[in-house]
Amino acid sequence: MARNCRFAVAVHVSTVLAMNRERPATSDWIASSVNTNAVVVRRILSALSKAGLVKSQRGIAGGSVLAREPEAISLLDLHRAVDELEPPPTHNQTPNAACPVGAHIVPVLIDIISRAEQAKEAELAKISVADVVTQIRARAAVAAE
Amino acid sequence: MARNCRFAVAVHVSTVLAMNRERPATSDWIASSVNTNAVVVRRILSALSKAGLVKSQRGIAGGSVLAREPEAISLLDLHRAVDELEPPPTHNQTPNAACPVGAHIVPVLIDIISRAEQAKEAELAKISVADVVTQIRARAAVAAE
DNA sequence: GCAAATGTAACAGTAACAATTACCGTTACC
DNA sequence: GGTAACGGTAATTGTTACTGTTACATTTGC
Repeated sequence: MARNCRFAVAVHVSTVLAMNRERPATSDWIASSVNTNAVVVRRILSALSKAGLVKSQRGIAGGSVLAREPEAISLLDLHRAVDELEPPPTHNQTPNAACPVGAHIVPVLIDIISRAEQAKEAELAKISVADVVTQIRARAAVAAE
Repeated sequence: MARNCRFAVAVHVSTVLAMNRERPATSDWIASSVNTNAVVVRRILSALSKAGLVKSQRGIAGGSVLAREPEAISLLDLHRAVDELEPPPTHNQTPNAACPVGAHIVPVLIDIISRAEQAKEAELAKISVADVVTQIRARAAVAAE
């Protein structure tokens, strides 16, 4: 299966937009940086637009721009925008209720997995698109030496 | 696709083993609690066995038992045993190196995703199989009122 | 030997995903 | 008004990961 790279593409797209704020970027142009199809980029942009993170303009001379300052967009915002909330991955079949474990484990598991997922999200919330731009610029500067 | 429920099954299996330590549990019996096929359970048990978390015995009167005290098995142990370490989900195609973002974003993304994943694992490390047993027993006691 | 158990390979069915094609709606410019 | 350059989206395809299942070899105790 093609791996889920929506979050990675969302970060990439947002970073490109953050580093090119003087004019709207076209999906074709962004796609050439990501090295994928323009429709894939437009799907991501569509999700980001619905979340209010970018603004897109149709028509000639159209394109997309960030809707907020890069400092005000966290990677958690991006994650939530492109990976819709899915239920915690527990049993596919409901367990045997006649067994004490089967009868009660699902809510316990949901609680545990949710807590772990929140820890992950808290980490993503600490990082902004501006931080990513800073890191990219630092690496580019090192590479240019 | 059938969702990945290996971690959930691993927790379920380990909890059943922790609550029935007087005799080895057969995969058939565990499967009836999980409500799945015995082979699915044996696949999980095989992974747990390779990680040294359970011991299985072939032949008549065989079955599986925990290899350690339930207090000494964390959910992170289970997670690592059944969900082999996969690379962080970044781009499928390598991005365009001619673009500064494309040239440097992958290691930045890997760093970010790894850190977020570590936060999640740290949360799982806090919980032991014995804790799950305690929670199951508490819920069973409430349900019995 | 036989019965009961694990271990594992092989296969089918299913679902998720990226990538792609095609087409529609929108907008600026001539 | 026509046209070209855009975004938006539905539909399709190919691929992959996963569970669930069958089948069979292996092991073990009686």
